[in-house]
Amino acid sequence: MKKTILVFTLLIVSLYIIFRISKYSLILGGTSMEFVITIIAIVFFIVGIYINKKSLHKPQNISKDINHKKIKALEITSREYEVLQAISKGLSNKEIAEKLFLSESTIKTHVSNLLVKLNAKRRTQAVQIAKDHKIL
Amino acid sequence: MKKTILVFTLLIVSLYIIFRISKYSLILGGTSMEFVITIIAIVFFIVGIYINKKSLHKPQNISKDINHKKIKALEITSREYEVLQAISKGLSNKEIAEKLFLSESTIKTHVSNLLVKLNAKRRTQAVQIAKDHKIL
DNA sequence: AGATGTTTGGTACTTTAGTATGAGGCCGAT
DNA sequence: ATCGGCCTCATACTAAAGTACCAAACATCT
Repeated sequence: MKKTILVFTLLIVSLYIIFRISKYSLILGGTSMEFVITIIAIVFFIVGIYINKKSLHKPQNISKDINHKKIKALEITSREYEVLQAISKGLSNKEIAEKLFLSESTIKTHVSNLLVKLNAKRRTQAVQIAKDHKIL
Repeated sequence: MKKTILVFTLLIVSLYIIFRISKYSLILGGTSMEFVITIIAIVFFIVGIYINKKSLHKPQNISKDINHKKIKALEITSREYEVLQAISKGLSNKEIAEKLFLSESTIKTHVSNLLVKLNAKRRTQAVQIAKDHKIL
């Protein structure tokens, strides 16, 4: 947001500068009109591309923002979320247990709770639902 | 590619038109210089945004092209691929069987073959590996 | 201190998933 | 027509996954 304001401020300022330059060059006579126009065209062309790149990169980042709210809304605890991430990586309960230094029983408990909270019947479905909610 | 050429052609033509208009208005006297410059700025600003949007939309489509080659490289048959897609949607073997009008035994065979071809130990891992290969 | 919620773990059980093996039918290439 | 690859299905297993229920340890908030 702050960057957008900054960019537009620069745009206005540059417009003002161009006005001055163009008038100055006209008064001094002869400095080609085409040159000034071409410069303006190129500058704003580049600025247009730059602005657009920023706005189109956002969607990729937004997905990282949405999740936290949903996770809380679904009442998924931090430990459960860790397990969910491990599941999405294709790990078995035993592997998850080893990774988190827990017993397989604990993982099963977490998985069971996850399935209820995500309204899923299987871990594969849980992953799919989680991705739909953009929490993965 | 053809569109890009067309757009740039239009750009060059519009630049030429602007040259004419600016000179014409200056000869006729007084028509404000600032107005012409602002128009130029806006036009090229918009064109810049348009061009960039086209080029940034491509990456989303590329991912759809990669898969077919990989699927063949991994020797995954069409039926197996159907099963793989169903797995990624979180369906159980029984559900997949009903969806494809097959017996659960057949699905199990397909899944087993898939796991070997994808070098996975579990269906969840298969999904993950498949997405890494961008065949899902 | 007591209530609450998270994390951890266990037992016992049912249900899926996955493996191994065999086999019949189908289709395209040789 | 025979061969190979694919699809189909079955049986008999073993191994995971998942459910239900319980319970202790812990932190936090009141």
